[in-house]
Amino acid sequence: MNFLCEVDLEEQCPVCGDKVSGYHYGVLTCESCKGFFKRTVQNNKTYVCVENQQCKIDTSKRKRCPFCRFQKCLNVGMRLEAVRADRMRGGRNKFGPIYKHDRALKQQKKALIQARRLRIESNQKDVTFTSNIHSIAILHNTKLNPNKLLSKPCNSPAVLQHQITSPSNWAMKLENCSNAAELAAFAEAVVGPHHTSSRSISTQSPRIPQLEIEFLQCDPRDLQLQKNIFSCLQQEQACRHIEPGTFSSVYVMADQLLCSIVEWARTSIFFKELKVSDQMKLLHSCWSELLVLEIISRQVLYGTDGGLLLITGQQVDTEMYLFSGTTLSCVQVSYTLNSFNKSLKIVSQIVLFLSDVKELEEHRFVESVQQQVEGALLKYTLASSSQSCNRFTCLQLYLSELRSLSILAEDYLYYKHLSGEVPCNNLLNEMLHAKCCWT
DNA sequence: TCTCAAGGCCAT
DNA sequence: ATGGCCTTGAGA
Repeated sequence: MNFLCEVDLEEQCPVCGDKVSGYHYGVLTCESCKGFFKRTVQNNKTYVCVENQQCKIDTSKRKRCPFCRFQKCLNVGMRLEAVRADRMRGGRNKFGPIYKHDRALKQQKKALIQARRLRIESNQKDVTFTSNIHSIAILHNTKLNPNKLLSKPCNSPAVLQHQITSPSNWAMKLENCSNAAELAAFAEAVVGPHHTSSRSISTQSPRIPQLEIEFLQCDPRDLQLQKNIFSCLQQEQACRHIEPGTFSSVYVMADQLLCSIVEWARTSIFFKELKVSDQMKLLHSCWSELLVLEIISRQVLYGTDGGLLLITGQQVDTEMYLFSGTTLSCVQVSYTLNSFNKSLKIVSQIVLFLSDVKELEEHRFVESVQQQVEGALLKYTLASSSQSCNRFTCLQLYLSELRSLSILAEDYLYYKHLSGEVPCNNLLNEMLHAKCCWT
């Protein structure tokens, strides 16, 4: 295999498209945009656009309009506060965990592409190989067309079986999955059957209703998140040999869910305006609530009696060990939150900003956001229901319930973290480690 | 000790 | 003013 052929894998600067030289001020950028951003901020420069403030910025045109270039720097997420006022050199900044995880995700993507190359090279060998691993039974029972998962059509059960169960094929299939249904079927091969309460893999396991699949398909971010989860699970299974359906695989899902929550927060209105130190404080304070809320949201939208539907399309029975005793309460709370399903993103904003965090640098701003977000939710409930005041009060009561649930979940995860039963190098561990340092 | 994201320098 | 390369230094 040619490992030298890395050019197409190189990241492009999101500002001008030049070659990336590393993380600069919060984003992977090229050396010239790094320098440009630094000079602009350090020297407090102001620019004017002579066009309509929509100049195209690329390597050849980046010098033409510094105004639009700087706007683009800000738009892609470069941080003003990462330019040091005291001009101190060296050292590390406070973006640490976010950079680290972002890098890990990019590494996974690279690994996927390399695995795909490997797969292409050994293509002929693979299709003639036969084995008797159990997942074939699941795929034969599925209403979904398993051929959709594959790089090319194939009718032989033995060949199909190998293509589904061979780790060397996972990356390729994952790359080829273009909708939730394909991912859901792939999930069963990688993670195990969707009724994970049963340790043995059932040949009669019930399918996910088509309507739920359609719902899951609605949000492209869900699809990307599912891909990330399967990619991580694949890596964990290859490197650490974790078993499908174990706590470790659930932990990987929770970690990826947490990453998507952090990503949502980083780009969400108000929160993105905060200094990174304040963002970190708020996230450290409420990440577990947001995680539980995310799981509940999914339950509200797609769940069925007696179980939690995970983003992978798997259903976890309430007696399952997901978050120990918290799961049952999750289901109960989810039904109560049912009437708020469309306002759950506003609820997330409340959770994010109502955290009881002391010593925020921009506490006044956060207080004003708290009022605005609560106001928005009240307006929403007023517009959507005649008994909105009751619902609003009700929701606030359940937020405290959510807090209790998240504390239980966090304690359980922390216990697992301390006992070393969880995968390493992930954001969830960082959060739990921070808890360990702060308490 | 090593890493890597800061700031600095200087030819263009 | 730009951008490639160098130096620095906290944290892993």
